[in-house]
Amino acid sequence: MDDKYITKEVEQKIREYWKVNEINKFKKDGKPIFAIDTPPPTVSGFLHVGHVFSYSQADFVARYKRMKGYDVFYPFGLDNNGLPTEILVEKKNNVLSEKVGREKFIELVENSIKEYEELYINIWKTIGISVDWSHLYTTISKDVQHISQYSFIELYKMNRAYRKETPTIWCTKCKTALSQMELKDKTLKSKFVKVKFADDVIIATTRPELLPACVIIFVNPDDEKNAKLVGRKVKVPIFGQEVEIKTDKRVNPEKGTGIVMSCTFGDLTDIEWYKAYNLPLRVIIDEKANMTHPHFKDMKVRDARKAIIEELKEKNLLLEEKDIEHTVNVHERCDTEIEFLVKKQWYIKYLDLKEKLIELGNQLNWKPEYMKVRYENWVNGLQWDWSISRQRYYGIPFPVWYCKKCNEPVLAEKEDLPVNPLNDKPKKPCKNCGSTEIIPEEDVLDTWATSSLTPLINKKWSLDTEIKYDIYPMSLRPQAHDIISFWLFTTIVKCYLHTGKLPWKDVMISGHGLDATGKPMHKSVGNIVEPMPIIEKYGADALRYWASSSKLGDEALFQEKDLVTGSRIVNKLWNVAKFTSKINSDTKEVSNLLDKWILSKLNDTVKKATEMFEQYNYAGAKREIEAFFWDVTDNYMEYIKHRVYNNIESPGYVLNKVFLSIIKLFAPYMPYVTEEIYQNLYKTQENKNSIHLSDWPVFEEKTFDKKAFEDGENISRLIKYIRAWKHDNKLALNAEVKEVIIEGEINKEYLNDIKGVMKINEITLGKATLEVAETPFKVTINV
RNA sequence: GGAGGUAUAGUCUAAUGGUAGGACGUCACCUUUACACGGUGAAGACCUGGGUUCGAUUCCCUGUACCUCCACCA
Repeated sequence: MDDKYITKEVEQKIREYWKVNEINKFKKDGKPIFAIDTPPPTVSGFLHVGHVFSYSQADFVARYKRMKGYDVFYPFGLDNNGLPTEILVEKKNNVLSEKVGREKFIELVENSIKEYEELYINIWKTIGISVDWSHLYTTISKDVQHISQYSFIELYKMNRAYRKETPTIWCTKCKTALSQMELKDKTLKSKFVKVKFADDVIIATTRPELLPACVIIFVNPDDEKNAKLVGRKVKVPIFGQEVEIKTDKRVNPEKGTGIVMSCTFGDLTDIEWYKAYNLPLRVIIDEKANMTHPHFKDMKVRDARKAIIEELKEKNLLLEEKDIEHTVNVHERCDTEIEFLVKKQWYIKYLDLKEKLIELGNQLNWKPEYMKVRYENWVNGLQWDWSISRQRYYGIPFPVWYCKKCNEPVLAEKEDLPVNPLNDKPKKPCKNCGSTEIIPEEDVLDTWATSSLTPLINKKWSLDTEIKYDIYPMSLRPQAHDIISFWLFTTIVKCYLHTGKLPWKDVMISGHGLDATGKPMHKSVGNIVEPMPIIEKYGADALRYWASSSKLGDEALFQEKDLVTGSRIVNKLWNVAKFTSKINSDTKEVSNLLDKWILSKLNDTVKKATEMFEQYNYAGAKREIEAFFWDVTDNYMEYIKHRVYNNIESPGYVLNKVFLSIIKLFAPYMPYVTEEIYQNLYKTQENKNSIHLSDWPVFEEKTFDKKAFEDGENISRLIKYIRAWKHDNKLALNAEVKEVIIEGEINKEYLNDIKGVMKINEITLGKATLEVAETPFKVTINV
């Protein structure tokens, strides 16, 4: 064995070995299948160690299950069907998607992000994620387009997908409809003005430019001071339309004057009111944030606001003008304030399924369990059906045209998928009126409408190549907690609608890897830690070690010192391997009590670690394994040295057995160093190609000796006590001691070991003075 | 505003109804034939207030701080 373990060289070599020997291949060999629904990372141009954090955690489980004898189906996806990728490609090629056209742009994406995909895949491979790369998908690929469109057609046929003209959250910069999920808060400076509608009807608003769209006025039903207004009609200043004053509990009587005007549409509440009271629609803003009302000819929304404030002032209708900072919803990508427009949109109907969805959530095995509440809160809070139309150029198109004559949707035939309605034509005329004149749907599907299908994408559902093996429902969905309400939820919805089943048995919810100060890593914040330089310096095993130290669901701060700990263990493992390899291990008989002690302790560790791993508690398992490992190196190995050097009762067999188990237990976390040691020391005897295909250690009744386990702990404490005594008395650890007197019941078989380990000339049993804590012993030491 | 989570040494963390284990850092000692990316030892911590209890860091309540998700933001 080499004297030094050079991380970089070994890891590269091992990686190549795994590839050639197809260690991670889904074998379809009849063993029970463990299928993992890996999250497809968004291709946005960069990855950070936070990504490594959560993917490593899933890989610990994958590797554990493989060693437990499962045929692990571990596919991978890349999400390139979304705004981040679109922006990346636009920047890189200096084009705009809408100028290029959909089909061409998709092609451009597929071509120009190859290098990023390779970069990504290279990082995952370097980290040692044990994915079977022959099952790679990308979400904009033809196959996935096929699956996604197929899903839409199915949903349409079961009356789950419907099209309706409704108010939509709209980004006037990106010129697309958004879902609530794509919004974030932003604090902006604005004017809060009080406008006089009548002497006793004063309305405070931040959006006076919406006065022409005012359709109704509300006060709170419990608001006594404004109760007298209810039922009255007032004229809107300047614009003159008459509106009624009604009550609604959504009004906060404490805010402003307690009187609210509802305009179609200023905010989400306006939309709720519009729906609840069937209000008239007055659209005065267009898709590009231009005012369409003649009063504000050619003005942008912001300019109109200034103009109307001036006009109200002139006409003495403005009672108060206050500068405020308030939070508004903006599009998370471009920071533009959103508006509400009325558009025809496709929806998926699911409000009627709430109860069923809760029930499905209960059937799912949540790790950690408390994450389930977030799902339940989300489902209980659902108010609208799922809007799946996006007015973007880039994305998976709806497989739909509309009949020019009767407006009836004309769906694509399944055998023609995927289709692009902008270029393709339906094979059949309109079912309703027989016309062949059609208008293509221009919208694309929301990316969640596609990524919610990953379990079915993995199965290649609806394709000729559909996997016939039993991988659905899948065994495990690993994902982070921030997207429980999107990805996890939408996947349950869609997979339930398509298959009538939950998509997986277990979910494992990870936290985030944060920067050293506890902030999420963002390119814009500039706190990204890239994985490759870290791996270069400390090795992939050390980085994975960091990911293993925080328990499932918890966030972890990234601090470089944590990698020092990991690389120390790697180094230690290597050195133990060197020591172990030199010791004669011919004798298979175990007679020494300290040998029995360490074997029993190993059994105990195996039992605990396995139980924890079964519960996805990789962090707890690692702690057990690590504690045992350090006990072996700091103590057991010191205890046996005198036997090794003097060639008595060789502990080689036991040490090898213990060490082989240790590297197996560590293998899911640190796959490289454990593999390298395995190849050097144990491959031949075990006759397995890789440690990752070897068997996970099991608890052995026959080598577990409870008495030796407990006695050994006491002897170990006794030795450590003498060690500390030597230190306190300024003696070297290998200094000779004339005599040690031990008081307390002790098996004489231990005496030779104690003498040998501590270089004691004579041990006598009898009255002693120094109490050894947590043991039945007292000792007296004479130098 | 609602829901959930977290609060332990300088830092990161673990366990526990009887005052707490580990890692990094710090200090002291040791050049002991696997390892100075080493060994041995030392110093150093349970957010506030209340309750249950013989006894709470641990259980319950309250407050505070931080994090996450959701809602609101006229």
